[in-house]
Amino acid sequence: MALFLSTHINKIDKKGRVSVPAPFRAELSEESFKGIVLFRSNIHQCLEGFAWSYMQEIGKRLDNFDLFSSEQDDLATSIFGTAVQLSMDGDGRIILPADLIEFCTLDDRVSFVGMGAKFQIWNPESFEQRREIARQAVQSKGLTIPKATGGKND
Amino acid sequence: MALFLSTHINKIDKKGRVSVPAPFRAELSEESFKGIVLFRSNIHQCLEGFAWSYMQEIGKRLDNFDLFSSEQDDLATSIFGTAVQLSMDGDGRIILPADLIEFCTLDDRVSFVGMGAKFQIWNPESFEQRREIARQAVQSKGLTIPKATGGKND
DNA sequence: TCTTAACCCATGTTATTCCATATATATCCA
DNA sequence: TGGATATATATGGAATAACATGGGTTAAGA
Repeated sequence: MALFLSTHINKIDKKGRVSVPAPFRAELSEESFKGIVLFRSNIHQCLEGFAWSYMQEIGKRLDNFDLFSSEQDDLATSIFGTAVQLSMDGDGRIILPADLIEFCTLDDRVSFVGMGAKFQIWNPESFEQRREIARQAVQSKGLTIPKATGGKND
Repeated sequence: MALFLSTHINKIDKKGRVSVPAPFRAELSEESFKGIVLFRSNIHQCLEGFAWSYMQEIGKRLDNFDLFSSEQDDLATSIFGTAVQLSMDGDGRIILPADLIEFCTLDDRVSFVGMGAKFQIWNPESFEQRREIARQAVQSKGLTIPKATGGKND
C-alpha cells in the first residue's frame, strides 16, 4: 500500500500544472495507473488524493451493497461522481481543474500533505492554520493511534 | 471490471448525438461489445448506463430471486425490458433515443456521472441538486464504505 | 421518396509530450 | 575536508496529439 509522508509545497504554473512531489510519485510507481484520484473533502476546504488502486478497493466494497439501493446510490454519487482522475505528464505533473482550484481557493502554490494511505492538497496558508488546530486537538483530547487488531492487513 | 469515475458534461448536437467521455470509452475498450447499455432509473429521473458484460452480472444477481416470483418479474421487466443497446460511431458518439431524452428531460447538455461499475446520465441542473442531496444523505446517515468482507471479489 | 442512422472529414480548444534550464542534493576525487 | 562534477527535481515554454463538436455525404429502411 502507498504511504504518503511529509508536507511539500509546489508551484502552480499559468497552465494549471503542479509537480507531484517526487516521494509521492515513488509511492505511485507500482500502480497500474500512474496518476492520482482527487475529490473534494467533505470536512475541510481541501482536496483528498488517492492512488488508483484505492479507488478500485472502494469500488469492490461498494459492490457489497445491493445494486440500486439508496445507500449504494448516495455513496457512489458522492464518491465516484465527484472524483477526478488525473494522469501525470512525463515530468510528474498534473493539471488541476479550474473548479478544484476554486474550491480550495488555491493561488500559485499548493501544499501536498501526506496522510498515510491518502494525501491532501491545501492552500499553504490555510494548511498552516489547520495544522495548528489539529495539533491542539490531539493534545487536548489526548488522541492516540489504536493498537493493531490482527486484521486482514497484517 | 470497468470503473467509471468523475462527472463529464457533454453537448447534444441537433442530430441527437453525444460524445461518450473519453475516459469512459477507455474503460469500455476491453469489452467485446464496444458500446453501452442504457435503461431508465427506477429511482431518479435519469438513465443507468452499463458495459455489456455487467448486464450479465445483473442477470446473475436476478437469479437470486425465485424464478417466476413477482420481484424477479418486476425487476427483469423494468431493467431488461426497457434496456437499449447503443453503439458508438467512429468518433465515440451515441445517439440518444427520443423517449429517453424525454424521460430525463434533457436539453442540449448531459452529465455523464461515474458510479464505479456503472454510470448515470442526467440533466446537468438536476444532477447538481441530486449531488447535494446525496452528500447530505451520506453525512446525516453516517454512511461509510463497508470494510472488505472476504466475499467473492477478494 | 423521405427519414434516419452510419460514416467521413474539418476545426477550435484543451491536454499531452517533448525539450530546456535553474536549483538543490548527492557523489566522487584530490 | 573541500571543491568539482553528476544526478534528481521543479519549473517554464513550445510543438504535438487528443478530444468534443459541427457539418456534409452516403447507405439503409420504411
